[in-house]
Amino acid sequence: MTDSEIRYQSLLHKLQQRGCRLTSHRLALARLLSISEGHPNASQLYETLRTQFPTISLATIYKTLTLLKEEGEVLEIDLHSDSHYDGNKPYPHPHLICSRCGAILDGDSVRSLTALNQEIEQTYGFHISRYQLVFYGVCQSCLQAERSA
Amino acid sequence: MTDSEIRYQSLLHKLQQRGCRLTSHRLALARLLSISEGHPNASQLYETLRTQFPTISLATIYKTLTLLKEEGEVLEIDLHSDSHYDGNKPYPHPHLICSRCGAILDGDSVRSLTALNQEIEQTYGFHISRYQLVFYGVCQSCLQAERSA
DNA sequence: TTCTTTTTGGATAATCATTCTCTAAACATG
DNA sequence: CATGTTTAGAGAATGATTATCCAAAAAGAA
Repeated sequence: MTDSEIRYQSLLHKLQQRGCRLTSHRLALARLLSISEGHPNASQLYETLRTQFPTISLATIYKTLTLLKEEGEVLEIDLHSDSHYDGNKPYPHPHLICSRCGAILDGDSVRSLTALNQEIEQTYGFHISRYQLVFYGVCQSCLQAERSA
Repeated sequence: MTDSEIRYQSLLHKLQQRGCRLTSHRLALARLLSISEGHPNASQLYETLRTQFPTISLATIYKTLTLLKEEGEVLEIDLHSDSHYDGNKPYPHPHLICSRCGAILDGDSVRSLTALNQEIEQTYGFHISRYQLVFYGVCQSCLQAERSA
């Protein structure tokens, strides 16, 4: 079973557990989220699904995304009035946004994040429950393209 | 000269340098930003100023905030469709948001942040230009109030 | 199966923060 | 003082997101 297949089953399971109806629209959205490599926003998901399901509405996208968020199966990345969604890594992790190409890259696998969390908890007596870390700059491939140009 | 006085002069200087007119509305906003301990949003700034300047409009607040942002004198904290502004520490720094009392606390003075930035640059070959780090949880005073209750 | 009851999905309408536009006022210059 | 030019600011517009409400689907009774 592929990773995306595992994610898909996990999304379906949570929706089922919650007693939600598994309509074709919801199945298609869950599938799309689980295979998406990037971090689509609601409009992008809508436009993609609309080719196959012309009657689907944006509200359905938002409602299902909210359900999946509440179940902890989707992470919302809250950017300036344009939320993007991660259905593959639904836990908090840093994101790197390239100002050149617009890519949203995952920044998990940075070990020093643990130290930062600990220092904040100790220094400020603050109990962290979740976080959103966004770094803006230029990604590796854009830097390389620049150098070779 | 107090810290807030220094900040006020700095805001005025940048507006002047840019060739902006120093209207009473703008002066009042610059003053308010420089003395604000917390992190007000546009509406809060508007409501505060409206008592003294009944004719001021929200658009003026937004426009002047944009000017000051561009001059690097104000930092925008981009939360879920509700931006807050910091006129005292206009450089990127972590913020701690308390889910209980809603306070937005400054998380500057964490040393391990440098290590995190370096690790991201090295691990992903990503050139960071700015960042927004927001930690959600419970602040020290709310934790203490909870314990003593 | 068929009718009734109840819940849930989804299309449209509404909302709200933010931005755009356009008029009028302020400043500089002759 | 008059004239031209720039900019402030009020109200209209925008666009992402959310709320409402109708219809369709499931469940249960006969």
